[in-house]
Amino acid sequence: MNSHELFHTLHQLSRQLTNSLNEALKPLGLYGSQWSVIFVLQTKGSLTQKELCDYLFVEAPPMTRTIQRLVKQGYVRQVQGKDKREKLIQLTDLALQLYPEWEKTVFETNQTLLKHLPETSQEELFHLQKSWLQQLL
Amino acid sequence: MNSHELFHTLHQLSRQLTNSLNEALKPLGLYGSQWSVIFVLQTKGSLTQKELCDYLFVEAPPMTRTIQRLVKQGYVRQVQGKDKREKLIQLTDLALQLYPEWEKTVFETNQTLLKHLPETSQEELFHLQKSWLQQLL
DNA sequence: CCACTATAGTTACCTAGGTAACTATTTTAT
DNA sequence: ATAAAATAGTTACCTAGGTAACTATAGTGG
Repeated sequence: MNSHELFHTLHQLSRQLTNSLNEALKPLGLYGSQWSVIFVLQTKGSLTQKELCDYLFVEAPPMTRTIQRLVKQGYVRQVQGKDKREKLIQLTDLALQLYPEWEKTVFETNQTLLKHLPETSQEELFHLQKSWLQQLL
Repeated sequence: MNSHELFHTLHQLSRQLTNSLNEALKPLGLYGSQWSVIFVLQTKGSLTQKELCDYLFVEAPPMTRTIQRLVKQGYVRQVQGKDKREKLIQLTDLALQLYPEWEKTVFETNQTLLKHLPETSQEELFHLQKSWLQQLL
């Protein structure tokens, strides 16, 4: 193996998975980046945009864009914090109501994508990726 | 582990690696997508745009864009094929002359990124990614 | 207190990659 | 032989994510 192949394969894999997720979310009117924000908000509760950026390792400008789309769709609210620079982002009742269906769709898509990868391989892959990523950050 | 984490980690990893590569290529005036095309052309020789797309699993429109930038920089030539719909893409002498430096930069960047990941882990990771990817395609 | 610096978020603009719609050729079927 | 279908590439436009430059607020040192 040479390093080119390793990087190339990882890149391909990431793209294929992203495309599959977006395809699955399309009928729900959501994009992958929106889902990632919704998922974090649902599991961690209200967060500021900065906290969302830090958690998802995304720069502020794309986060602004994603959140503005979510606001427009009525899935998220921006509330000014005590620190007036901050905006607290929280899911709306509409989003909480639709969440179970979204979660189900994403989960089933993930399961389909993982179908032919044995569970031990999934664990191994996750472990390797995570330790590599942590070394890079 | 849940599937969300696996997908999330892979996505992050892919982004970090892409960003590092782009940063390393910046002083050379190249982008990652351009490098991937140059690398394929150098190892496989002249290819049509379609063949490049198939090999890199990229759709035709982004390939057109990347190639047009490479043409503008003088690193690549488009030659009409016997089938007049096709365009054969080939590296110019300028590109062949600069290639060793580009290759060295990319290789060293890759090595730095892989520095703390043991070689057995690299092999394992590559194997897992490749078999998963092949199941998906 | 006030000037300076740091931080949160936005805007503008860049590359990467996707789909849809189009043009120009080539192949196929009648 | 020609009409219809398939294919290669381009154009326009979408999301994802990056940097640089900006605004507005919050802290800090003199």
